[in-house]
Amino acid sequence: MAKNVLTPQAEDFPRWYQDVVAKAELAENGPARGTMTIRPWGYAIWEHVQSDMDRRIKATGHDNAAFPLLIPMSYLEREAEHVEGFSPELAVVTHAGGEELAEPLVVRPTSETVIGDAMSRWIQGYRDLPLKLNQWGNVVRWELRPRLFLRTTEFLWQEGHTAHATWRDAQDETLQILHEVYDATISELLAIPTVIGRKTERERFAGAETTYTLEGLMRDGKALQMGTSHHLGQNFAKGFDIAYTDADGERKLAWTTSWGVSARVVGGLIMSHGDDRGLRLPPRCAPAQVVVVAVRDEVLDAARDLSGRLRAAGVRVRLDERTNVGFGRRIVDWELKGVPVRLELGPRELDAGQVALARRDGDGAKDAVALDAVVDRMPGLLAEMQQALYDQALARREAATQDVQGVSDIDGPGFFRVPYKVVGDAGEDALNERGYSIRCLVTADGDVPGPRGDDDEDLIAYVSKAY
RNA sequence: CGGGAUGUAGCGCAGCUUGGUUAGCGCGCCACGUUCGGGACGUGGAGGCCCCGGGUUCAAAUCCCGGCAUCCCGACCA
Repeated sequence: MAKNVLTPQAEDFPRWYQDVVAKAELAENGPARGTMTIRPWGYAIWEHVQSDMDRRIKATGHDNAAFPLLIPMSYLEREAEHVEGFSPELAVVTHAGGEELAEPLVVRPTSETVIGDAMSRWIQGYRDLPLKLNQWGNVVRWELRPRLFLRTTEFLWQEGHTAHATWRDAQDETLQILHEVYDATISELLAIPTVIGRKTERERFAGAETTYTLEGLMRDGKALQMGTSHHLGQNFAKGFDIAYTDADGERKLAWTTSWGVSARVVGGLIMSHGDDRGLRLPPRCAPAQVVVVAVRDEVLDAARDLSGRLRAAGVRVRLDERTNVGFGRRIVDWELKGVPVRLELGPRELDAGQVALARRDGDGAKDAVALDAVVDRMPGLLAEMQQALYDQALARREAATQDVQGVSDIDGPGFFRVPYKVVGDAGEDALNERGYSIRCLVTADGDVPGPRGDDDEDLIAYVSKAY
């Protein structure tokens, strides 16, 4: 039996995370504190998230655009709560071109302000609404305690910004993104089940009227916010004069939304599925879905033929021809990197007209599969594994979720569902003191609640520790 | 921003207490050979402003002073 390649999860989960990020060659620290270099294997995962989400963003009627990285400081100040919320984590450019700037420039921590400014010019009449934009980019928020993927000073993300004629339209947009874009990608591509709900007042985005969130539960029983969607009310419309003339000739303020998902979800992917052998990637987001390991030189031609046939069948496949490297080393490498299916082809298999197949979602046992059947079987197998990883994650979350009646019952890892009315503001303080927080609020039926209102009495709070 | 620690080869570290040969070890890298079915082994080799600056000394990785950087622990965030 192989010795541990990684620190076991049960021994030290954060250490396991660091180990797997390094050894699976996902990312490393950049030279400046809090920065991250994303390596090809990690970036390929993010690219799958990007392309899946981008497709859904466009399918729901949004257009991509690109806005500036540098924003005049005065823009942020136009929305009081916004600037107050972000000021502690702003990076500000005060000098450029060898001189002190007349007005400092902020490196965007998010783009509500520049985009609001553009919207105010692009929107004139009600026919210009809704205006639904999205941008893929990077933002900077000065972080004191960075962690690769999970919390870095500069991070990659997507931010959507929309403007609507009515409160209702903006609300529908906010919720549509949550379900049709974010949850769809996170559950179907990343195979991570989420709890979708409303943030409490103290967790609300600076400048938003209402903030919604998708929360995943990691293998160590801590929650990770996987994405957010905000109803901004008319807060930014006021600050940036995003107004339109309606059908009656009356001038009205628009209602705006914003929503974002970052490369943090890659961290969520690692911590949702990974085990003591390394990453376990759902096939849909795996940089390689199948690796063909040529055991010895004699079988190289056959291995090339097999990988060629898989590729022709639309499978993302890698061929490992490194016969100069020890067999065990190569196997461990691919397990670390989380490739869903490993096909080992050696003289023994070739003679029998077979290939040894190992699934990364299983116990490491290998099946002998006929060489002429393996390609046909692969799409079905990959789909099955995609579902299996989701089912495992969901079962784990359900086992780690319990209903309790009071704050005093909350102790240990996992989600605690507690009636919101018995927590209250004081209860939330007490929880925060102990490292717990209300991740989100849901209705008694588990649905996403509307904005703050009378029915808050009946909401359920999901409480846990969080990243 | 408060407390603790660390900067020596690509990575991980020893050496420093008590200055003194040519600064070592493991992993990785390169070459050759033997191996190769769950992290192989041998032989040889390459690779160092010992964080930076100053000081003490015949002599500094080692002692002193001053910087800088990073990591860990306590208040925010996708």
